[in-house]
Amino acid sequence: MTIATPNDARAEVWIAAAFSELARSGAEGVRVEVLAKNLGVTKGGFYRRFRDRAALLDTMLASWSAGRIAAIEAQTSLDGVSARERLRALIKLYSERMNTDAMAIELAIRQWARTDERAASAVAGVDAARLKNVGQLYRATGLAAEEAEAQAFLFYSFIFGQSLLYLERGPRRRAQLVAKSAGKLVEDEK
Amino acid sequence: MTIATPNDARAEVWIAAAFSELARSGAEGVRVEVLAKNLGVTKGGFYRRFRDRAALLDTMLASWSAGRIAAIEAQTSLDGVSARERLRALIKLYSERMNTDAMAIELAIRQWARTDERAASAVAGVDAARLKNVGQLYRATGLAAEEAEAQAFLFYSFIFGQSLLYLERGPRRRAQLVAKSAGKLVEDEK
DNA sequence: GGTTAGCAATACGGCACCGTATCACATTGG
DNA sequence: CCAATGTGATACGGTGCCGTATTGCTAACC
Repeated sequence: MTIATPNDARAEVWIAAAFSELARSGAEGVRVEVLAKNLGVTKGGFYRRFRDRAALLDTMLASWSAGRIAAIEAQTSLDGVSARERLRALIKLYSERMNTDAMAIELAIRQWARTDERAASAVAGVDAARLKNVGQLYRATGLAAEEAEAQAFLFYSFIFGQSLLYLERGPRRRAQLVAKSAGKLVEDEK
Repeated sequence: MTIATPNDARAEVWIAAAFSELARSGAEGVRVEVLAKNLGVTKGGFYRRFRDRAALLDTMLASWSAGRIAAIEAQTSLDGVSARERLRALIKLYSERMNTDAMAIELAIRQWARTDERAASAVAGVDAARLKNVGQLYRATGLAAEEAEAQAFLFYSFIFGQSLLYLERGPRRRAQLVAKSAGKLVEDEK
């Protein structure tokens, strides 16, 4: 078992470096020699753990996909908290930490998916899980199935779209607008 | 005037090729030798019209920015048509032709803007113009200033976010969901 | 303590791309 | 008809990257 065992500890640091680079400069930017330089090593060790660059990218996709699906399941479980609170918390989570690696990775992968079939299907899987779960949250607020699905679609469109807009008046203004939008996306209980 | 006169006819074909490549593979992908190959020429002529690759990218940014601002002004002018109709038409325009070059370019530039200051400020300029204009449309439907701005923000978040979601059940489903969302974003007149 | 296996560094060939310099050809104005 | 000018092709050196092969070190095992 010399190769293709990405779940060993040493491979993890390459993967972590790769995600960091993905966030910074997109899928194109994750180059093995760049990662090596960032890690302060040479690329010698890389080809011991990964067959090639494509194998690293595959691993990243699988890891991201599994992680995001697990996360959304956890974030939408209704243990005591109301569905509306969950929804509001989700918006806050995605929008406030938007300059964080997580959102940058999200956007980079979606851009990548436009030209890469494997990335596209990973994203499709994650999106399906998310739409399903927040759809259920909306159902729990009393919406009919069809209506809930549409709300979930609008919800996620807002989440990602919001992160694409470049506002001139800074993050302050953005926070205001997000808050007001959140109010429209999840109305108060009547 | 040998160089830096991008408004001659021959430079235009390079710019067109560049936008096409931008749509296909992002800003990273617009390489001068690739463009030359696509155009069936060698790169010889390129460096006659553009100082270097960066100059081409600058030109593209300026051209895109000016074009988008002019477009939004035209698309939101109220000559006879109602504001609500205008808004609905805009959603249709952006969402139905989403696989078109225009949206691909839009997304590529926004991704590019995450690491490039010039791109970021071009996008910010375009976004400001768009938010201003559709904000005015919402005001024309009777909303107060603050409310109208928030609606415009939600509107554009939806437009772009929607184009980022990967739905498994194909474009048919997408069209349904977009239509339903459009209904929420611009309510019928009471 | 010497052999062996694992591991990272180094070196290498190859490719795609950038930007420059040079060349060959055509058009055009004298 | 011929020079000057414009234009695309070719050739070149340089760089950053991929993936492989080789080397040298280190630690484990007999």
